[in-house]
Amino acid sequence: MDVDDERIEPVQLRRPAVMSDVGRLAGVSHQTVSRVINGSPKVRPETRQRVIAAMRELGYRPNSVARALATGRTNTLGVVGFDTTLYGPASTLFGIERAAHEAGYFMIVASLKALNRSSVAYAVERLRVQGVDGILVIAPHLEAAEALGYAPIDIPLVAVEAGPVELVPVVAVNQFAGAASATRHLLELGHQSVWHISGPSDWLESRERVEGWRETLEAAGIEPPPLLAGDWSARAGYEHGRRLSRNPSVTAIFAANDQMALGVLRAMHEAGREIPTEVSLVGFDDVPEAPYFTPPLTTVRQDFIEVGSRALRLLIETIDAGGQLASGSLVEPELIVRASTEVVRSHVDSKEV
Amino acid sequence: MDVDDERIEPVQLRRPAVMSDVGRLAGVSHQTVSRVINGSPKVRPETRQRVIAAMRELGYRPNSVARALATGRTNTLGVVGFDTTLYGPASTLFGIERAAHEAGYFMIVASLKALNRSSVAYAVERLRVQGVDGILVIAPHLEAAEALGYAPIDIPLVAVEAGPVELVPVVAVNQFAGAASATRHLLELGHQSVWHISGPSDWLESRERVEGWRETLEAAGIEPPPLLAGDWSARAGYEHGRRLSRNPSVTAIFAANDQMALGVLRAMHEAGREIPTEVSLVGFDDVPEAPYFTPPLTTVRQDFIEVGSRALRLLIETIDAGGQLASGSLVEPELIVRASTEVVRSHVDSKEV
DNA sequence: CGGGCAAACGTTAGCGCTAACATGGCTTCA
DNA sequence: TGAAGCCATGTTAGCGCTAACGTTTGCCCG
Repeated sequence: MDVDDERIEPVQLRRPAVMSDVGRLAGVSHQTVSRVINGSPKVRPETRQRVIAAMRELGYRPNSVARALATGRTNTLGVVGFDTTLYGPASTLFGIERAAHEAGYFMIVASLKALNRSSVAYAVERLRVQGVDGILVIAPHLEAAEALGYAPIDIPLVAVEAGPVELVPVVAVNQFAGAASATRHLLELGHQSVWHISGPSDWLESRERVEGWRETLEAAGIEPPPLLAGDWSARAGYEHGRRLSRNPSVTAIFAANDQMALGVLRAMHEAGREIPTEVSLVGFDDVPEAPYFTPPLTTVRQDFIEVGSRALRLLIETIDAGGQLASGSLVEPELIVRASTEVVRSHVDSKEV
Repeated sequence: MDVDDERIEPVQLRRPAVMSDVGRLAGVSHQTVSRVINGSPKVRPETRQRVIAAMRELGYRPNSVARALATGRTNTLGVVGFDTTLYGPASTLFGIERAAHEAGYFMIVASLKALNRSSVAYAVERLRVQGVDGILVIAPHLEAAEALGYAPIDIPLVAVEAGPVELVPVVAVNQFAGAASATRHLLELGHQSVWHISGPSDWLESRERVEGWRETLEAAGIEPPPLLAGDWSARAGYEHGRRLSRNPSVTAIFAANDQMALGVLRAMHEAGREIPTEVSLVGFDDVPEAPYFTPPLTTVRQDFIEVGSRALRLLIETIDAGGQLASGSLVEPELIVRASTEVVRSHVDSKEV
């Protein structure tokens, strides 16, 4: 039992190799190994080579948990999201992950069961305890956004798609502008008025789209028709669409998302009212299928990927700066004109057909 | 400088409270605090109460990084996924997160940039280094699935939606059965043959759907028509649909997903061929919008949430058992009959219209 | 030629927790 | 009444890493 401690010959140790194993094999201290890993310039090139060779030989992998304990940083970000099955949130999440990876961070996802204050607070707390370096909250809901006002201030936090919230920087799409451009587009085609099927009233996106629609009509001196409240689902679009199809004065509809627009499309088709010749329709989101609706849907494109990556960059800046400072930003949407909108025909014309 | 170390009066310390702070305030050792946190029965109720009160007073949060270093477990799972923007993967991810949360785990997502062997290997390695306790790979792609054969065997790993792979347990939807039931449904409606628009040939799901379709036709003594290769996109469905619309012998089409079915729908509508009276159409997936297509789409529902949660449970069993042992399972899909399929009319009948 | 000063490394002391063992006080029962 | 034994706790030693400081070279220059 003389050199029991020095049996370094079996290259493959039982347990995974740690830093000191590498150091021993390379004939240096574990600290030098650490320096090599962290790219310190204070290592002679030949030493560096020896260490790298030893790491390779032992199949060494740095233990990031130990590193996190020593440095106090986990290189991990938390994302709080609601229904990540929907196209919008899913794309945003995707954009975040891409950007996080590029920035050297990992992304932990925490889905919400419900959109209320305590649920958001719980998710944020959960992520905090897990040790994330920062948190991104995708909070399109009114109450969820409010919860951020009470969020802990000792961890960097950026909100995505939340309305203007105090104390927390927000990255979002300019919903108002999107809705306004959709409405303006319909008015420019000669429609006397534009009906709007909205999302749920407690969603911020929904509210701002309503405002964009309403103010655009009012600016044109048009009294907005009654608001039709939906819930983002194709079903809601279908139900409202059926009712609208019986109203011959309706010639232009702006649905607050593409799913509801799809429902309208079907209702109109069933009622024998042709789109776009009799009724023009605009959606919102520009889901990948929108060009293949019957007819292809005019809609407002939101660049979710951009929103996600911009929010992530903002969060990382906040982390690097060691606290809150950055202010949010707005991503501009883009009207995509397809075949579901058309210059309005006079009442007489459409009767002739 | 007598009691410099004992100034425990300021309840809010500068730095976050740690276990020994709690212990000091409660008059116990840090280890007893640890016992309380971990629910050890060997703590007197009154002591437990004191400790809990102290934790609350100090706003103590356990440091999970330190715990992970000491225990060797992070309570974190890694998920490797490809295009998580699509409905299927997004739903699977959602199901995984839900189940992970319930089981007390966090979910780290690593998206793939490309579907090839090295990309999968890289993502798995990345997650391993980050210290996850297990990995879930959503690998619907042939090469990606093959990469799992070379995956590290020293970390629990379960594949989702991968074809039969050796060495790795797989949870997937029974694609073959789904395609077979779709095809059988069309045959039972009296169609002489069924055309199939498939997904990309290097996707496992796509291959199995093709097999289900082909074998069902052959079992019925029908020579399968030429396979139409698509790429999951509505565009591909549209292109093939246009071609099929010019072929009057086509009365039944099975599209490998709902997006492509949507494209077919549009192509047929443009060509003036009515669905379902002239052509019956079946999709695959049952996306939420499928009931609101024009007409509502008959399709094969996949329970992605179930796939995700089942895969997760399997992974956790594997972790708890300390290694590979479990075998995978198949989730059965369900044919949802809607208005896009109809009993075939004789050639004469359809000419009469 | 010796003192000073970097460069290149080694040593030590934590990060905050858990696991394993040690200890003291109290019960239990021959 | 004392030895055995158990309950509730304390003590100690890591987990694998980094930060901070200490030490050894070698070289330059007055």
